[in-house]
Amino acid sequence: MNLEDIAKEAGVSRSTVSRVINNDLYVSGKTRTRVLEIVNRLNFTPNHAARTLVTQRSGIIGVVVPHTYNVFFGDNSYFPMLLQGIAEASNQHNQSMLLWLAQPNEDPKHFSQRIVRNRMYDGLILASITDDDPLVEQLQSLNTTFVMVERPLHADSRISFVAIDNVYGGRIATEHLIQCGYKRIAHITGWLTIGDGVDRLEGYKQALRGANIPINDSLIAEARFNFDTGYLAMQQLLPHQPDAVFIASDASALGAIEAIREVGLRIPEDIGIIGFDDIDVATRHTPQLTTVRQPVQQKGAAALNLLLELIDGEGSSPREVILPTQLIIRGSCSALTLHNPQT
Amino acid sequence: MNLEDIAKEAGVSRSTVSRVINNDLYVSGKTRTRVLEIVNRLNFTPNHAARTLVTQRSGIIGVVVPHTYNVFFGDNSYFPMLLQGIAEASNQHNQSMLLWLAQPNEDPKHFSQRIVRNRMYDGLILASITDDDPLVEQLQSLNTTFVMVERPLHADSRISFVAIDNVYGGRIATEHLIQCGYKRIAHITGWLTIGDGVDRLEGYKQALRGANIPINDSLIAEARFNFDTGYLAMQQLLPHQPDAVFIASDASALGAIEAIREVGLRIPEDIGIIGFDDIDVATRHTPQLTTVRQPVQQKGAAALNLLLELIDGEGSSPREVILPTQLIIRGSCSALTLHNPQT
DNA sequence: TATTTTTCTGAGAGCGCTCCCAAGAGATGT
DNA sequence: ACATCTCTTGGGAGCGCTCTCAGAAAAATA
Repeated sequence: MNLEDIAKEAGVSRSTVSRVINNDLYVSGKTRTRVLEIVNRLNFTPNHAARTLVTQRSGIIGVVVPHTYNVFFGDNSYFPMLLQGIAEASNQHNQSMLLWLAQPNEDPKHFSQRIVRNRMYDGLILASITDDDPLVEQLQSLNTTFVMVERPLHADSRISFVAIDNVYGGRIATEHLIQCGYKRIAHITGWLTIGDGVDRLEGYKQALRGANIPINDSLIAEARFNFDTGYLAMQQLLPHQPDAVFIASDASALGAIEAIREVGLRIPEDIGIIGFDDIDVATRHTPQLTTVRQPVQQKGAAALNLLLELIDGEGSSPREVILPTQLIIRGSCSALTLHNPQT
Repeated sequence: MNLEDIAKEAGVSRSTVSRVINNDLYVSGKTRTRVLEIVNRLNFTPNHAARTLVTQRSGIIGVVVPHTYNVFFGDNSYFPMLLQGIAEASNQHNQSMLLWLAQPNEDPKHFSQRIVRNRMYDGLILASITDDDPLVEQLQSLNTTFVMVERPLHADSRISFVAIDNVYGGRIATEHLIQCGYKRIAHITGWLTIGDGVDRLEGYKQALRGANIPINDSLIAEARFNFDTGYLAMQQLLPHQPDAVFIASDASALGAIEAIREVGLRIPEDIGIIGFDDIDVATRHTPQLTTVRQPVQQKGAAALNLLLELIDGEGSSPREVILPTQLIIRGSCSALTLHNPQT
């Protein structure tokens, strides 16, 4: 069933049916209702491929998730929430969402080839892509429209992105620990090839400097936003006897908590913990996790909106969208107890 | 850049370039290599819309996830894993994956309209769709090819699906509890509008009957595969003093464990627990969760493969694929202790 | 060499849509 | 009455590809 069939049925031309469907002005009231009636009765939907072919717009946006193994599974609900945010916005704008998940151990070159070859999208959203990923460069050379979720590490002014103020988030988290009276404040980082990780570390350092506390490298351990690396990082920190830890993601925080429990220390009495993200599980632990909340769904939605703006307004210059974070105080660190009574 | 451009460059016709690209026989060796060289050099990719228009195949398969709020977020990694499985298989078959996530509180009719209207897919995979969802009927009346992940509740022999043997899974779980010596074995169900939930309950009942244990309705509480409902269901069960619970999903099991801890009972000494799914977090609790493992990723891959078969072989009849489950014994139930010493 | 078979290539139609252009139908003004 | 404007409609071209058909070239057979 195509435009021609509807046209025949309504006794008008193909062009007129097309006008009705696309809400063109200049269709008389009665033709419009007559055509519309037939379209609805026959349940007609215009052929997507044909329309795409002539308009050069597919209404498809692609979402690229490069490190599924680390971040998509298990302990981390960040990506599902991001997807939900993107899905909601694309629904509002009548866009469809094409999803690429990297395969475990897939070569980044191969992965980016798959995406670049596809070309059925009008634009792409790149989620948490590492700095050395070949995809970004390829997309730029092909003039493909894309936005990143997270700040690109090598500040490239041509790249549009949406992010949160990670430096600020890291700072308020650490400052809160300082205000609580903790003295030996450690940090478990995020993935340091991603802006989020680098910036939260920077925030941690700024807070310490602001309070004239020397930065102690043995109190900084690297992780990668997930449970296992958080667990290992905490084991690495424990011999240096921190009395508090700011951890760059809740998932890692859960891993760290596990490590702390195993050596029999109490939270928050012996060690205070602040996470980052405010994922669901954060409230399910006893004590509940104090954390920095970031608006993940809004981040997804903002990314989509930004992308559509770029697609529509051809010449528009690159843009940055920064969303706010918020400290959520729960039970995993505490000002009530006086820590380390003897200075 | 299109076929014609490549053709001009290579001094051949559009048709010949098309043949080369589609790996047609009947192209001489030298023309083939010459064309291929140019295609690669210019980085040419054929226009997807044009190709779709004539072949009537888009190479897009749609994945429908109707209850995101309950199952996609937070405590449940089932869907991310399913997606990963589908993504892997579609990658192998050069298919793209279009994703629909229902919006929180979205009317099912509206949701199914969105999907039905879209039509840019060759077929659909429906994940955990409830029985009363209007989508199934609409798709059937439109002759859209689709497969379900999970057994459809109202056995409709026209529907193809991939599932696991949930009855068997529920039975072996319950039988294990019986063998461990537990006497008052309760069950927290899954969502009972989904085949998985109904069948696991049936497996539980079969095991009890097989052991001549009367089925006690006050030892059965309903949940919906997630943490919160598991928690509530357990609170409902506790007054009836079960000494073991088979729970239809690990996510619910974690909720149940929380409820058990709150009243100060020990696992597995006071209450034995068996979950279902074997999600990542199952190993992160102390004690680790004994559970029934289901091959979620393979399920996704199987669904995609089945779907492609149906799309290709027009006349082929509906098919069912059943994947195996496996009891994973860990620490949350135990045969070592003798439970309820006095019969 | 003549004839059949096989391999290779190009031309043309058509997939279903949008968009431009031209022209008819009314309405309005001179 | 005619010219001029706006509203409304239809026709044609073309988006970039595939696929069938027919014919040319090469290879195999008689």
